[in-house]
Amino acid sequence: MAKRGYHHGNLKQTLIEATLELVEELGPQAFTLAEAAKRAQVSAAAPYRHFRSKNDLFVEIAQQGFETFADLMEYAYKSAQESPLSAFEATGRAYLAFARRYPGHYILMFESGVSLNATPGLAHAAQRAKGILHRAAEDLVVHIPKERRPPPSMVSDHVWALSHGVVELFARNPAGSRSPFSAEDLLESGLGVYLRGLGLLAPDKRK
Amino acid sequence: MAKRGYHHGNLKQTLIEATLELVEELGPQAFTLAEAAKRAQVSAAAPYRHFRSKNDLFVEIAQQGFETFADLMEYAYKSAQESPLSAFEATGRAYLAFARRYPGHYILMFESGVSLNATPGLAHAAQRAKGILHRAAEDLVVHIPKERRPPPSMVSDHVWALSHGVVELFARNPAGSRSPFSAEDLLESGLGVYLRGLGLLAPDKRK
DNA sequence: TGTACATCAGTGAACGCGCGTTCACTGATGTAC
DNA sequence: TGTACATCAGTGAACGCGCGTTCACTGATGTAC
Repeated sequence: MAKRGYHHGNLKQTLIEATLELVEELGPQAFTLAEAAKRAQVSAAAPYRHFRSKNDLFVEIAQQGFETFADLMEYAYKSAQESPLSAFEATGRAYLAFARRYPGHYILMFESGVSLNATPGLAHAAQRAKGILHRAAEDLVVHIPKERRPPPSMVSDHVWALSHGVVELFARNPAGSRSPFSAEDLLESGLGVYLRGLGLLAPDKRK
Repeated sequence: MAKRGYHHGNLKQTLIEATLELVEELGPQAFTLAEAAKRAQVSAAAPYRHFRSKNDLFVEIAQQGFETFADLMEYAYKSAQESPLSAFEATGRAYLAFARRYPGHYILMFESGVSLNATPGLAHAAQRAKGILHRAAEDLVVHIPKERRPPPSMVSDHVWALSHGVVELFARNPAGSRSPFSAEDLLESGLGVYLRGLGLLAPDKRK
């Protein structure tokens, strides 16, 4: 972090960080490029040396977010290979962990209006993330007797939906619709009930 | 629909409908009051005779949405009283049905950035809607043996989250992240697995 | 090591535009007598 | 039934503002010789 003169030296990354902060604070609609530039202590025109437009900036961060998202889920998936069940649970938990750790990214990915097909790179990254949960679901349903085995993509869609719903409704909203339970508890318990419903968890356990 | 002269006669309702259309077409961020006025064939200043601000308009529609939402869920809940299970399932289905039938309302309620505490009226309506699902969950969990009975509000939060996630991810997005399954199928099947996990549905059934 | 020059990454001012909102107004409607 | 008047629900023009973006520029850096 050299004291800068005319050249910033690291403006691109600084702008990305300022954008994440602002999006977290104000939401994606109230975000302005000018304010991000201001935070980076740079004129309003400077960002255009690094991003073609505001939307480009959003897309680039969203893609970066999906890459990290996928990495995180993949790591969780691979780290819990002692059983397909634990791998699947770990992957689900990684979903929420990502939303917690990278709220700005999450917002840009899912709540900013950026199309997931804006660029091939973004579409690919989003697809990769989804693919990991899908793979974990495939490993999992193999253990269900064939005659009552659901399609794996259905299982992964269920879990994706549950996770996303939990994040949207209970992991945000300082004052909003709160719940006596933390988002983590809700996802953990909801996932538990769901897995029991698939016959993959003992029907008792949680009181 | 009398051909109008100077006075419109029904402008307030017409504006609400134009707003819903526009929000469905363009999303809440791209919506402008001017465009809504234009669609109602009225000058840009006219809306201010009926709404104090654009935000007021959004809030009013969101509240109207929550009232309808609550009514719909309540009707579903009461119409399926032969068993708590069917009542609960019907309530969950009503969630998605609402999102389908009133997409503009749904968007303004959950995706427009309108605070659910913007006015007491809105907060109350939102609370009422949530209360109905909660009541259905209460009826339901009574049938679970005490020692493994989950808190009803946890159950209703799970279902709310699953429903919301399904709507956000699979009921919107013409080109976006699609799934081979319809939102209805996903919610139905997800809810089924979940209820089996609670021990309220036979562990077989769906192949 | 020094100089010339190309390139890069900033600046500052300005633009165009559109949006939310206000204001003085005016035409239509309703009510009192 | 007719007239006077208050009220209501529109109009049209304008405002202020902020935002995204562009443009001609300039200071700093890197490279060739």
